[in-house]
Amino acid sequence: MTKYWLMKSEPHVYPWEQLEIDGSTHWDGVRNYQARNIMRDDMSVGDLVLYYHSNCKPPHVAGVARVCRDSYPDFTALDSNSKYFDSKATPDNPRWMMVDIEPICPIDIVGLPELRLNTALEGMPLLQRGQRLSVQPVSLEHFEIVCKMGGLNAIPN
DNA sequence: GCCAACGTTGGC
DNA sequence: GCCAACGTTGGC
Repeated sequence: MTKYWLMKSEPHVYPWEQLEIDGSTHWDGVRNYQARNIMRDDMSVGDLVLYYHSNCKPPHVAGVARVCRDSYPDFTALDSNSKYFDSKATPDNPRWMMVDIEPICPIDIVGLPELRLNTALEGMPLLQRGQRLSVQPVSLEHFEIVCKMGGLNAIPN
């Protein structure tokens, strides 16, 4: 059963275009337990992801991606040279996990203001006040609406 | 750059 | 286990 998600990336750190160039990437650097738990417990290969650019004007959804590897330890937590190094992580207890994702297709940019104006998206976690979870669930219904706002005929596969 | 919202840390 | 202090996220 395919599940649906939204993942945030700052475009000046790792933009959608870079994901397309790379072909796939490991989603390292998540240091929030709730987001980690989602990746560890709930995400699986084949799940679809709205790729969201945060911290830019305007914030927007840029493409649809897919989980292509189930969760495994985020090795950057063990690397003292990494900015994501965590002294509490050990090989036996890696503490942080990540998945791999691959790009499926770009969409016409769907800006946050546009999303807010769409009453059919009411209740979408992204639009809730104060939410800042970098990995979050999206309902099938909302996922399809965003795809269509981005110019797709349907959810890609 | 501001700041509200939220998560984490650590003293007690 | 409480909670104040602090750090981060991320829209605006």
